[in-house]
Amino acid sequence: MNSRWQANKIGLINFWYYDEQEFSFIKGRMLLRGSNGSGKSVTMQSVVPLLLDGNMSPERLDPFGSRDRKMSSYLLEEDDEREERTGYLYLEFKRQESDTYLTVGMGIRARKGKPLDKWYFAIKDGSRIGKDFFLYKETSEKVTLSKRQLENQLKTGGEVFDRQVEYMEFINREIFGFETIEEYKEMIDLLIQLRTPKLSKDFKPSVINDILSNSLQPLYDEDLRPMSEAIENMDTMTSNLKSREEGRQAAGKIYRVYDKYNRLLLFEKAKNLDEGERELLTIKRQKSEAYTLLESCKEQVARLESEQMELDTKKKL
DNA sequence: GTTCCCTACAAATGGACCAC
DNA sequence: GTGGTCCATTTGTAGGGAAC
Repeated sequence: MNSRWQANKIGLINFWYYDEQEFSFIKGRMLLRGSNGSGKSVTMQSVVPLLLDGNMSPERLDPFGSRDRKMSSYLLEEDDEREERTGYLYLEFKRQESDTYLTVGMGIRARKGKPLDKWYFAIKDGSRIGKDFFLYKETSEKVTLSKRQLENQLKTGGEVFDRQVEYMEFINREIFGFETIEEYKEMIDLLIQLRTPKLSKDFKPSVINDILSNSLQPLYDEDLRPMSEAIENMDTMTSNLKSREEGRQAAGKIYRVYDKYNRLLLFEKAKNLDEGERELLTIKRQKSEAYTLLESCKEQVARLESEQMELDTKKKL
């Protein structure tokens, strides 16, 4: 059985202030340290959810949930001299107990005055970005791959998605395995809620209630029915168990009385048996003595008959 | 506090255009 | 003719503000 996937590293190419940067996870975890405003939240808290579902909505990109900053502004600033810029974000997963890798990510092309162009990809053959797969061509300078170049580069070793929903479904299917895409979205929403900076500032039960209400799946009657039926079954089982316990205790009392009675009967029968055996021994002994006496009498009778015959013979003479 | 409306943006779709 | 690119339009979503 395959072990679980863990985030192994995250990469940014030509994105925001980064030309090419990788951040490694250790056993699926990463610690970022830096002063306020140094970009920790933007780098990780915004990029990680983005890579999990590909949703580039401005409120999703801002750790504070505002819509002040669009995805395009992470590639081209307002006063940027460049006319266009193509960047890549990727997230590499690794199985816990083997060197099996899966990388997902997205390419983003921003052009001045034009809508954002984006595409999504997955590397399924185990190739690793930065080791045996590269998202740029290196001539005199590093030039990031266009969508077409990426498709040609991936060939059969991966997949390129045009639609965000296809990318999200792929990650859910390959990495998380939620039964429905809605459940996967709810998990992402919960992640977004929990990533909120300074969450602990107003850490009140009402705030927690709001967060959970907004992020967790609502329960409908159909969801609750099996649970209520299970509770009813538990009540019935408890009642049955109680009555059976009472029956067991009553049977125990009867058993103890009968056991005492049976022991008494057994004692008397054993006593009778013992006396009978003694009497039998006495009778056997008396019988033996009688046989001995009988044999003695028979010998005496035989001897007297012999003497009588001798006397009868002498008398005739 | 709730509801409604407006605005902004992303996603999706389809048509026009162009190169091969 | 086919495939790729660009662009316009529609739809959906979420935030913000006004009215109640």
